[in-house]
Amino acid sequence: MSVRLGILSLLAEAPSHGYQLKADFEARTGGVWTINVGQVYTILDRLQKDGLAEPADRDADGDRRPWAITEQGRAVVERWLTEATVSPAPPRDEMLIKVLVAVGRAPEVALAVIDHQRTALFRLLQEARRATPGSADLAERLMAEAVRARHEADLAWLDRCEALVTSSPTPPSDSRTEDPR
Amino acid sequence: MSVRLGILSLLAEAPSHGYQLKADFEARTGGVWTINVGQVYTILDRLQKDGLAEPADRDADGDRRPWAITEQGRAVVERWLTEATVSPAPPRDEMLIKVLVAVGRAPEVALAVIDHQRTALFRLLQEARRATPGSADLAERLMAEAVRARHEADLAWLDRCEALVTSSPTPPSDSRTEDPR
DNA sequence: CGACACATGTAACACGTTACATGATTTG
DNA sequence: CAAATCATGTAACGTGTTACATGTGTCG
Repeated sequence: MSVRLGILSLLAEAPSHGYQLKADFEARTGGVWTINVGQVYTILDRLQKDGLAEPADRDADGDRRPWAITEQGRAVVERWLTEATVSPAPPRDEMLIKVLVAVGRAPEVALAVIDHQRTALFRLLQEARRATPGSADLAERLMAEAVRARHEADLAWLDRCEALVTSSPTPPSDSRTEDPR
Repeated sequence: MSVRLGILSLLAEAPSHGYQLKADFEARTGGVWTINVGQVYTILDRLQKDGLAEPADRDADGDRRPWAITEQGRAVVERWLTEATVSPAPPRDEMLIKVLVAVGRAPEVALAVIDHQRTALFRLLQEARRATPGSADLAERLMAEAVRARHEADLAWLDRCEALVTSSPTPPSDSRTEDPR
């Protein structure tokens, strides 16, 4: 859904065509979130089907196929940008799932998983800090900072997990914790 | 993918059946990430197809259909828990996409979007802090803290966005508005 | 010429969501 | 008895991924 709305939002700025929209989308996200070109064409078809975009006049173009946003589409973008993205349940996250599932096991397992995760995350964070020498364009910098901020938050959370798992009243072998075999 | 592995990981602890696995998965994630039961049955079928799970002996059960993990499945879980989840590109996030796309527009637009987002996030954070009175089980607490940590990180990032957008050399009407060709 | 960027599309597949259908058991 | 919970499944749909097919233009 987010890619679709991102594309539509770009169309709200100016008419464009598939290949260009892909490039623009990736530029806006600092080159971090690439998309398959094919998907853009699919999205454009669906946007048309939903009355949010339509083929635009192809002035003096080559083999490009320009698209424009419709009034309805403009309204959708307007709403999207105005209303904040806040779900009660945050998007599912693989790392959280992994750690939380592991925490349900024996403490040693949980602690090992937490430690692996933390080590890897820490390495990532170091790389992230080393990169972005203040250079680059706005999008790249913002994306880099977002990633950094999340990594730091996740690291702090992992520490917290470790603390709680270690100090918890050790629910040792209840119900289905002990694995047979 | 994460749900599938979460389910498989639960199966690695003990044989179980669809309905139970759904409940366990949700319990592990503090009740925050619910899944449709139907999906669990689909996942189980696919796991069997891939040789990671298999129907288990139905000892003295009613109409329940127990599943067990296979050796191969156990290896997969082992790998999943051991290798950290660290992708160079973090999962696509709607809020980030929205803000980054908006930042490509005129500063007023970007600032408005940032502000809406921040207000909403702040409210969420307050609720999150008010909840979890230290009570509840481990999973619930950890999940609540993860959510809180992410919200705080996102809020800090939004401030950073605002600062950079405000202080940036105002690329006022360029970007992709012109570029004919 | 050959490689690469530009440009558009299709097909197959995986994952997730919502909704629906069906039935047994438990409990107020 | 009626309602809720337990339990299993299917169908339709939306979104995203990978891979493939095809063709033009440019540049070394």
